[in-house]
Amino acid sequence: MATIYDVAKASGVSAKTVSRVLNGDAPVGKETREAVEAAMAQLGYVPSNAARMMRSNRSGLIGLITGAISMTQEPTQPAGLPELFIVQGIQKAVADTGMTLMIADTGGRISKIAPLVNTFLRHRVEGLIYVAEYHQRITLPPVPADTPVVLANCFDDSGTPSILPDDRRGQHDLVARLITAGHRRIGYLTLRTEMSAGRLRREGYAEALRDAGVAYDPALVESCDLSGAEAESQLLWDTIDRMLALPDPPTVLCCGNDKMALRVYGILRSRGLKVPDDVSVAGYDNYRVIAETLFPPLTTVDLPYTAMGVRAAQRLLALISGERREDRSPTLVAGPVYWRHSVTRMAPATASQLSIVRED
Amino acid sequence: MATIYDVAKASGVSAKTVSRVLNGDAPVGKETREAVEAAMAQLGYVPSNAARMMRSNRSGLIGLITGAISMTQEPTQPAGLPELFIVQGIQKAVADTGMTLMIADTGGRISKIAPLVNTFLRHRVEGLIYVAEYHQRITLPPVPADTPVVLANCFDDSGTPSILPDDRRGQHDLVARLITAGHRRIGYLTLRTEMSAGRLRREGYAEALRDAGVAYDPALVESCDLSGAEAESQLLWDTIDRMLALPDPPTVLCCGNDKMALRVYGILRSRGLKVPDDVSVAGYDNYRVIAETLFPPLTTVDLPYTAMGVRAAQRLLALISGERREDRSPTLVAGPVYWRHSVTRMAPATASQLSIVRED
DNA sequence: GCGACTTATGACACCGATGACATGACATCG
DNA sequence: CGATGTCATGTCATCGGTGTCATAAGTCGC
Repeated sequence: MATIYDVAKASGVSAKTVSRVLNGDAPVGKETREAVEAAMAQLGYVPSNAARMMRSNRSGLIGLITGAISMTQEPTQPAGLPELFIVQGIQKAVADTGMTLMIADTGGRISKIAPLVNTFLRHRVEGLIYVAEYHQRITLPPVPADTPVVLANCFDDSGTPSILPDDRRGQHDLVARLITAGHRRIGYLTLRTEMSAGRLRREGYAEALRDAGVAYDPALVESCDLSGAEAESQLLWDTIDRMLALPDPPTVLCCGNDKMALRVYGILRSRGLKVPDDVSVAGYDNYRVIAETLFPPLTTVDLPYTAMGVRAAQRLLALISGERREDRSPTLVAGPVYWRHSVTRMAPATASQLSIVRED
Repeated sequence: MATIYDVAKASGVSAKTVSRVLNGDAPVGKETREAVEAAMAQLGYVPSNAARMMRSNRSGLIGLITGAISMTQEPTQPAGLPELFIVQGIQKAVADTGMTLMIADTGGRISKIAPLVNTFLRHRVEGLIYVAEYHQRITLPPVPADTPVVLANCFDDSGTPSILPDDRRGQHDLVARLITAGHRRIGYLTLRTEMSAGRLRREGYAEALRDAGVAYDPALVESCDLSGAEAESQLLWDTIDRMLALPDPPTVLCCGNDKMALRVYGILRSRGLKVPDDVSVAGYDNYRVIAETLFPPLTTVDLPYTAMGVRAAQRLLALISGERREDRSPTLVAGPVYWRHSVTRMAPATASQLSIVRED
């Protein structure tokens, strides 16, 4: 592979002048530049980042580690997809800065995180982002203090800057919208509360009821999240049975996520109930393959993965340029409610008191 | 950041000895080694890949470029997911070799491919893999002859080694299974034939009929793939109407992919038809979020993305170690049929003549 | 007990860029 | 017109490791 000296010799100038043509950091005569550029093209010269880095000590690299499938127990989970969107957000934000994003995949094994961090450090990345597959607590191996780290879709105990989806606010906004649409009996088929998302969304549900002065009825809230597909369908069936048999049954079923909503559609159809005429259904995640493909399309809450990625990258870039901030609290990013046709309006909607709302 | 000289000074040996401890390429006395290791740990020493590479001229890097969302028109497409699995297969195969996989995402813009290739070349990657989001023809920017390239899930006109899903064989195997199960009137709601997958799968369908001596009826084959969700549902509805009104209607509907099958489930249910008792349904992709979540679970053909990734990596590694082979034809990887409950057996199954078959 | 090996270590040049500094040729200005 | 500044270019050292070669001490076989 051609070196800068080959180019220098071929164009009859010094290596330093070639370097100047490459970097444009000092004026070079027009003829000289053209000669050098011709030589570079002719030799197929590609400068070596390694050599450049040794001198300038700036790698221009940002390391990104994703957990991909690692934490997924359920094979039917939309594994990896959220991460992909976060990664794209990061990519988008990093692209313009001239830095290069190096992505490493753990291939599902947590044990690979430490070696990957190490590899990145050997490459002298200027910053690191760790992206988790779903909202969770994690622990990262130690990293030198002068290499900034940002966590996306996860958090740790040592106050590392992190970007998280605002699950509480998302569920709150959705339920508030349901109430505005006239619903008062709101069934909630929840995720397990061991998951951060499950706990926070449940809090958001309760808060929205409280804010609107609607009574919280424990009979309307049930955890329906099991790992086995069969088991979950059975549990959902029974739970829906029980809720619809109540003296004052729910007019809408909020599901822990869109995948659960997909199952609920099937169950309701099998019982001869129409969505939304007989029962309304809402999801969470705005997992588009499901939400837009179902008929009727599903009302749900968007998880703003791309936006989170952008924020994560921005935060990291700020840290790299030396910004130190006091604020150690995570950055929460709320996603909009997507109001589709799976929920009836039971009363004329009043002017919405919600800030982020979108229809399509 | 500490250098090898800092470690050498701290442990009272020469830099070269530290280098030997790092690489284990020459015997080092036990006491010396321990002193060096202690110094490295104490200083938090991380060797610089850049410096190492300058001398040894081996980067240990493999570059991976993915198109992610780039080619996707339909937002509801399971975009990026196939690629992710391919990437994981590649990761798996590369991980054991001690090489590091650098992944770069185009962020959806084809125009970014060339700069990314260039970035990789500056890092002196020892090989490049390009992964496309769906089976298609592509054109890659020129790469020096001494850097091997492998294409995954795509191919080009210049005979670059490529790894492709065997769409023809997959559809063939599925249809053959349907015939074995007693079906003779097999409706086929196809993808557009502009897509490689659409064309090849259609050929596989026709071949399977021919092999079994079942007549090909054009009235049973219809392209139902439109970009708009509403438009596609409408088209599907009409097509299904027409097929079911035939004097000899299909007993099974083969769908171009699992997403289409999801829609077909909804349409059949709305018409009061039960799957599979009234009509059987089959998909393609084994897109598990859909195939396993639907009720009844969907019979479909697996797209062996992980396996393709593994093959792509193996092929690249072979090229890196200097193997030159005559064979310029693409490597085809077939996925198994997943036989679930969306298809009835209309006759006692005879011993299957198919090679790759799985049930779950 | 002596040459032939093996082990353990160091000295030094070198990989391919760039930063610091120097130099010569012009242009500008008071 | 000489001092000063800008442009265009070159020289040389240097970044942090590793390859090559040299060297000293210990081990082995006959």
